[in-house]
Amino acid sequence: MSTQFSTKERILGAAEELFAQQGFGATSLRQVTSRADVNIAAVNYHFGSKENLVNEVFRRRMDDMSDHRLSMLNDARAQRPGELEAILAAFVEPALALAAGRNGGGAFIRVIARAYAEQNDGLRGFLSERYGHVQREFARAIADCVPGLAKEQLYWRLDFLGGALTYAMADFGLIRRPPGVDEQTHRRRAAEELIRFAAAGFRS
Amino acid sequence: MSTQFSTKERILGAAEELFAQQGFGATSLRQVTSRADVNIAAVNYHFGSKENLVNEVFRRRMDDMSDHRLSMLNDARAQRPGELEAILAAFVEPALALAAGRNGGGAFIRVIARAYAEQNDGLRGFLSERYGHVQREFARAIADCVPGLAKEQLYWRLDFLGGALTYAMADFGLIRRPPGVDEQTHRRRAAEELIRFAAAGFRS
DNA sequence: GTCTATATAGTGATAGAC
DNA sequence: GTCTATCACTATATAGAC
Repeated sequence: MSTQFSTKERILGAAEELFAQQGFGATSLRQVTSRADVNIAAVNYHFGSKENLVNEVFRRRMDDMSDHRLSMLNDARAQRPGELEAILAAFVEPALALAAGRNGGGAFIRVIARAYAEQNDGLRGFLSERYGHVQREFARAIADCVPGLAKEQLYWRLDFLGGALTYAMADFGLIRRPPGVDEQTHRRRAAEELIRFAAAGFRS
Repeated sequence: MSTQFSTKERILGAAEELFAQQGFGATSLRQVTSRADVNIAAVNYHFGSKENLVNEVFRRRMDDMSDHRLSMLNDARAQRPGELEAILAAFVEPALALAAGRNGGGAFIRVIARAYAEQNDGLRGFLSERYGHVQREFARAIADCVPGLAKEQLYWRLDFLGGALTYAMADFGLIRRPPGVDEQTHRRRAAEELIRFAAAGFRS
C-alpha cells in the first residue's frame, strides 16, 4: 500500500478547496493543476472538461454522505421508532461528519452552499436528480413522527432545516468556534443545538 | 421627472442579475455592460474596478433592507412588547419584501447567499462590519422575549434563522411556488411558516 | 460622459512528442 | 500517463479622440 495520492485524486482535492474558496466560475484549471502540482493537460486527460471535474468533485463526497444518512435513518426507524430527534440526527450528523472531517471537508460544505446559489447551470439538477430520493425518505420518516402535519408545511420546514444546516455547517453565521474548543466538539454542539431547534419547529 | 435609468443605474441592475445567476467571479464586465446596453469602458469610469462594482451592488439594497428591519423592530418593541413573533417578523419580512420586489429582488437574495459562500474575499467582512449592529439589535430584542435563553444558544438559533431565511427566500429548497399562486402570496406564506417554525425553536 | 482601440494577461482545450 | 507548445478566446483595465 502507499500513502501517495494519484494525480487524479490530487486534482480532485485541489479543485474542491479552490471551488469552495472562489466558486466554480472564478477557479481556473491552471489554479487547480498548480495547487495539485500536476500538469495543466492532466485535467483534460483525466476528466475531459472542467464541467466534468465539477461534477466529480460533488459526486465523490455526496455519495458517501447520502449513504451515511440513509443508513442512520434506517437504524433510527428500527431502534427508536417514532422519535423525531433520531430522524433529525440522521439528517444532520452525516453533514457534520463531512464538515468536520479531514481532507477539506469544511471546504466541501461551502461547495454545497455554492451549488445551491449557482442556480443556473446543471449542477442543481444533477444534485436533485441524484439525491432527491434521500430527501423524500426523510420527508416520509418525519411525517410519520408528526402525524398532524400538512404536507406543504412539512416541505417548508424541511427547507428551513436544510438552510439552517447548510449555513451553520459552513460557519456562515455569528457563531465562531471558541479558541479552547476543538473542531469536532464544536460541530457536535452545532448538531445538538440544531436538532433541538428543528424538533421544536417541526412539532409546533 | 424621467422614467429613464442612468448608465450607472443600468450597470448596477445588470450586474445584480448576472452576479446572482453566475457569481461574481464568473460574471465578466463585458456581460454586464452588454446587458445594460452601455459601453465596456463605462463601468471603469463609474466604478473604478470590478471589485468596487460588487460592493456597490450590495450596499444599494442592503442599506434599504437594514433600515427596514430596524424600523420594524422599533415598531414591534413599542407596540407589541415581549412578543417574539413580532420581532421575528421584523427580521424576516424585509428580506421577503426585497425578494418579492421588482427589479431583480429575487436575484439579489441569491447574491446575498453567494456572498456568504464566498468566504475569502473582503465581502463577508464588509457585510459584517456594515450590518453587524442590526444583528446585535435583534439578538438583544429576542433575548428580552426569551429570558431563560443562554447567550450561546441564542446565537446558534440566530444562525439557524438566518440560514433558513436565506435558503427559503432564494427558492433553494423543495418548495416551489405553485402555478396558481402569485409571487407575493408565496413569499408571504414562506414568512408566516418561518416565523412559526423559528418561534417554536427559540422557545424550546 | 461616452466612445473606439488596444495593452497585457489569463482562459479552456488540444496536438503531438516522449 | 505526463509533458511542452500553442490555438482561439476572453478577461480587466486604460489611453485618448470626440
